[in-house]
Amino acid sequence: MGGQLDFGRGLPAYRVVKDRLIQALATGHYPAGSSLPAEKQLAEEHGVSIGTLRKAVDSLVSEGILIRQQGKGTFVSQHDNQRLLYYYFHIVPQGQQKVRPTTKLLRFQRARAGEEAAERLHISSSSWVFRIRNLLLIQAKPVIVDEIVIDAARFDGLTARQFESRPESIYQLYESDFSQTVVRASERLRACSASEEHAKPLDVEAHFPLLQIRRVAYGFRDDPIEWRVSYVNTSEHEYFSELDS
Amino acid sequence: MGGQLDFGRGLPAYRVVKDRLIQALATGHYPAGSSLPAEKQLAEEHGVSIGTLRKAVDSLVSEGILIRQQGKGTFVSQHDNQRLLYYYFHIVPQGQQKVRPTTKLLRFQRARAGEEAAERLHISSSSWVFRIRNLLLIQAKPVIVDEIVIDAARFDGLTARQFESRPESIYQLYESDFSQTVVRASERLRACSASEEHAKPLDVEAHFPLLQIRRVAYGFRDDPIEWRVSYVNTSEHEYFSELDS
DNA sequence: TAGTGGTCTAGACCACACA
DNA sequence: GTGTGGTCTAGACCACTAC
Repeated sequence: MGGQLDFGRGLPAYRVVKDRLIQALATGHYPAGSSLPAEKQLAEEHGVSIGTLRKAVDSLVSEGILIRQQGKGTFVSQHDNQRLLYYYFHIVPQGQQKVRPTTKLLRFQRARAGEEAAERLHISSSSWVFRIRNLLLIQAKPVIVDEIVIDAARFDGLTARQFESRPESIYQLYESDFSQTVVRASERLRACSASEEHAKPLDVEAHFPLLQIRRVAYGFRDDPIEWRVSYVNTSEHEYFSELDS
Repeated sequence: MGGQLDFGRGLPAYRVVKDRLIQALATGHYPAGSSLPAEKQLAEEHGVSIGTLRKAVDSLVSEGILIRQQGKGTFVSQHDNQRLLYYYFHIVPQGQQKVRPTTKLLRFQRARAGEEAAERLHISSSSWVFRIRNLLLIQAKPVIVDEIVIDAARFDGLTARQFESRPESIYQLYESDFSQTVVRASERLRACSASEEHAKPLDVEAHFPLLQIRRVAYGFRDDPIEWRVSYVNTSEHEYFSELDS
């Protein structure tokens, strides 16, 4: 067939195929880490040519959702440490490369969302959430305090113990234990004065200038998964950002 | 022909074509704003099929170097205001969209590079540079002080008057008057205390927490074009960052 | 050797811009 | 209508992986 539109509302075929693949990913049809069928077979399944199928997969690969390995197959991207460190952790030692941080749980509580978190997470302000305070140390120095808020309904049954004994990273925990896969995030940064509450764990004086990062992390369907406010001591570390394209 | 390798050292054809296009762009063969030949013709010129040619162009489009317009042609990206605002200006009013800033030149001088600028710009520390201090106002409020350093050899003959009477943006000036096209940048952010020097133009008290942004801007060939340190009052504005892919 | 993704072709038709 | 980019096909062969 030539230019068939049996598909959707005028969408090109590769877009339709891409949306179907996202659908399959979001519903757990292809779990994180699993491999997709071969491209030839996928093309047949969706009734498109291999070139068109590849265009759909190309797009998901460029978004970091799928990973192709020549000779082996196409895999659903996992939140392995390398990947996480690369995409979602932008704090580096002054002029150096990235280093993996260690963490210490400072607080874990179940509470009402409140105004700001509710807005960010698209839930009502009276919804239950988990509020987690986490200290990150880089090369044994306290550098970041994270204030994390997640919807209790999405992370039903999460406990402090489970949180502390997570494999490595928090997003890995979200994925492996709750099927919540973070695929993108948006951050807003400001400079602020350290409050007593944050100065202490960071081992700085009150009113010391800190970098504040307010992040929303989103899933496959652009649904907000996590709201996080980080306070960073940037005296020996910095936030690194590439402005491409 | 099938899998011809008359091209380069084992590089795929679309990569070879892409490199040739970059070469042509860097040497001014296709000036900023001009249109490229039609894809069919380009494909013939480079001896590849239209699909392969498109793959090369796709890549340059995704990097923001070329812009396609269906029915009209493919154009060399200009540093028009929209584009600049979008890619290289990440300061937004609290929770709002981007707004175009106005500027005021505070200082313009010719000086020696010094250690840090020399390292960033890949020149010797005794090289001549222009040091420019620029104030940016958003909705009439002073928000950013930029300290800009550029290699005097690259921007031979630049004058304060020329700088002040630039079309709109600084990168547009670089491009139109000196054929220096910025295609990407990397930034490092920290929180700091306002010095007297920066507190005054920003209309804040000394030691007020400011966001410091240290940026290197690069050209087609990954050559550093500009070194810039910005100081931002983030009490009513913030730095916005998308973590995709 | 068999199976996977990576590259490439030589067309075709569609959607859009402009005269 | 002519010319442009946008999409799509139905194969082919190459490079890599694993057995």
